[in-house]
Amino acid sequence: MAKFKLDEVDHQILDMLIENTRTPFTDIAKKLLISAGTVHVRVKKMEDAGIIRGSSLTLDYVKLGYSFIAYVGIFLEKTHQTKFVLERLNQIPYITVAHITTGKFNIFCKIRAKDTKHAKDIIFKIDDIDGVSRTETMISLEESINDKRRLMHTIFNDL
Amino acid sequence: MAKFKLDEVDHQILDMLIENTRTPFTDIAKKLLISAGTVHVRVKKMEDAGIIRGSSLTLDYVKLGYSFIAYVGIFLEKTHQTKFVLERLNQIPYITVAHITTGKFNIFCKIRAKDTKHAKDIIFKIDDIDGVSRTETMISLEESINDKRRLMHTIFNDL
DNA sequence: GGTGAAACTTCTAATAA
DNA sequence: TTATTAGAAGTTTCACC
Repeated sequence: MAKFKLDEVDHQILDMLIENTRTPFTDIAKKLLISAGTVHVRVKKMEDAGIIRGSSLTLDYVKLGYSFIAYVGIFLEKTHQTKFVLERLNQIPYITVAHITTGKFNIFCKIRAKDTKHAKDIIFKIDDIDGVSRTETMISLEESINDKRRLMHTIFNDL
Repeated sequence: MAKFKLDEVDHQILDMLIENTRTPFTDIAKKLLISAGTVHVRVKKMEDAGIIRGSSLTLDYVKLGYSFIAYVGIFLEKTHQTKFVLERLNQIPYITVAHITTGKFNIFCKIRAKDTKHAKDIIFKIDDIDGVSRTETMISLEESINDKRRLMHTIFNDL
C-alpha cells in the first residue's frame, strides 16, 4: 500500500477533525482561509481514498464501570491454531484488541473489564480455549500515554 | 467514579454515534422515533456528564506509510524512575499508548512506525533512556481484532 | 484545483406541554 | 423529561474562475 500525498491544507483539516470530528467545516474554512466547499471536497476525497476510515466517539469507560485494563500474552500449543483461537477470542467482547505477534507470545490482546474478579473470569475463559497452552497477564495500573495526535503531527511533518 | 445510568435510548444514540460521529441527529431521531431536540439534549447531557469525552477520526495508518505496530515491554532499574521514564517516552511521538503495569514489565507501550528500520530506531531510543534496564519487543504481524463496538454493546446490556 | 452563492439540511435554544 | 418550532448555522452542489 503506497503512501498518499496530502498537502498542508489536508493536514490542517485532519488535525482539526482529529481533535473533534464534529468541528463545523465552516470553522475549519475560516481558520484556513478557504471556503467551506473546499473543506467539504477535500474531506470527501480523503474519505474516498480511504485515508479517513471513519469516526468514533471517545467514551469514558471508567464512568461506565469499566476501569480495569490488562494486556494478555497468549502462548499456543501449535502455531496453526492461531486462526481458531482468534475466532474464539473474537467472541469475548471484553477483548478490544488482538494481534498476532512474533516474539514472546503468539497472540497478544488487550482486555477491558469491570474489576479484578471480572478480569479473572475473562482470563480463565481465554485459558480454556483449545490450543491455548498458557497466558501471561500484565495489569495496567495507569494509562499514562494515549495520544494519536502527536503521531499525526509527526506524520504530517514527515511526508 | 460511579457508574452512570443510561437508558435504552441513550444506548441507541451512543451506538449510532460510535459507528459514525457525524450521524445527523435528525437521522437518529427518526430511527428512535423521538425528536431531534431530544437527541440533542441527551447527547449534551452525556457530554456534560463526561461519558462522551470527545470524538476522533479513524485514519488508515497503512495508507499514510505507517504499517508497523509493535508492543514494547520495558524493565526499569528502579521503580521510582517510572515518572521520569514516562516523561521521556512522552517525547517520542511514535509511542501511541503507554501503561504502568504489574506483571512482567514495569511499563508497557505500543509503537507505530514506518517499517522495521524505523521501529529499531525507536526501540533503541527507548533502550537509551536513563533508568531503562532492558526492553522486550513483540512485533505485530496482524491486527486481528480491533473493536470497541462489541464492548459497548455488552456494556449497554450489562448496566 | 478553488470560489461564492443558492438550496437544502441540520442544529440549538426557547417555549410549551 | 420530552416535543415543537423557528431562526441560526452548517452542508453540499454547481456554474464559473
